[in-house]
Amino acid sequence: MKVSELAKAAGVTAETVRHYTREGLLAPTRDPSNGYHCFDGQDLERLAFIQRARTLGFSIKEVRDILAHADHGDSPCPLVRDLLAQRLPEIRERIQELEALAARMEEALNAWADMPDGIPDGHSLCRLIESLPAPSTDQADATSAKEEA
Amino acid sequence: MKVSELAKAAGVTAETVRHYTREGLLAPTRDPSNGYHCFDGQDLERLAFIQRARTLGFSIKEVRDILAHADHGDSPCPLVRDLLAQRLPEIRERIQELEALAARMEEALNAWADMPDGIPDGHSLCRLIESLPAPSTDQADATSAKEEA
DNA sequence: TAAAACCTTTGGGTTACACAAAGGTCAAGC
DNA sequence: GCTTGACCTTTGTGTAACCCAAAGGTTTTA
Repeated sequence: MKVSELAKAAGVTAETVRHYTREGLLAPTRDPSNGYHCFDGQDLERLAFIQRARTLGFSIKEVRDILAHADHGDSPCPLVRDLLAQRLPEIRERIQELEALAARMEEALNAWADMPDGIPDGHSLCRLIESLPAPSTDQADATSAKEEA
Repeated sequence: MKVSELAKAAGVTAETVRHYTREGLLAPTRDPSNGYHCFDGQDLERLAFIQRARTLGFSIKEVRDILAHADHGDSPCPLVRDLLAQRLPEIRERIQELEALAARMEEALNAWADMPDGIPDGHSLCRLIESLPAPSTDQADATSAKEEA
């Protein structure tokens, strides 16, 4: 199988297959005549395995470690179990953060229903945002300031 | 105020202040004698504003746009309201995804209670992971495969 | 006056790919 | 036989919001 054939069979993009290959999760042979990557059924199974692991929230690095254990003949199960047990509370915390964020957003939208648009006057940039509680200037408080897209 | 003075006053790192300056959210003057950045009380207010905006989930780019509106004399309020209304359902969706992830992780941990560690045998890498539902190979399904740390 | 503490800019690292460029390969039709 | 289009290769860039290190100038302090 060539890159896009494997990709199609697994339902991912060819770029993803190349990425996993670059990262060492897949180790295809080469067709000596043209330098193309060659994948077989085992690679397809391996890719399906990677996808399942990803749905459990494992990072590429973690999956690489898991595969390395297995390739080395060791059971990766204890590692997987540990990672999972460790990650679960982190995910829960993340959910709490996002719920708090959603609550703040909702509150803000509601509060705004009663507030007129303000023209910036050098003191006020946007009343809505300025009406929020002041971010703590406490060094020790870093629990609420992490966000992404 | 110098960089770390402003940083301390606002409860962020000096690196963050420099980052916002590089990104154009803050526009300090320069001390001609040594080239140091000089911030004043307005900059501190502005930084507090940025922090509040960040707690609402706005990206640096969005904050820059909001500030640009205000600096230009236009009310950023409608923009802020739109961004907020648009982002809220996205956050909700993200929460659902993470809850589904947490559920999968829990299910996996529970299922494992009844499963022995397997030694990789060339067919099975990790029974737990392989016992998961197969990731859909359907191109049109991209709803569950997005994750981060 | 020398070290400690802080400033500057530049550049690299983090995640999991997506995308573009430049150039070789291959199957199909004319 | 040749063009065309689809696919392959590697390399490098971009994404978000910083963190950290290096190299070198400045200011403060002991």
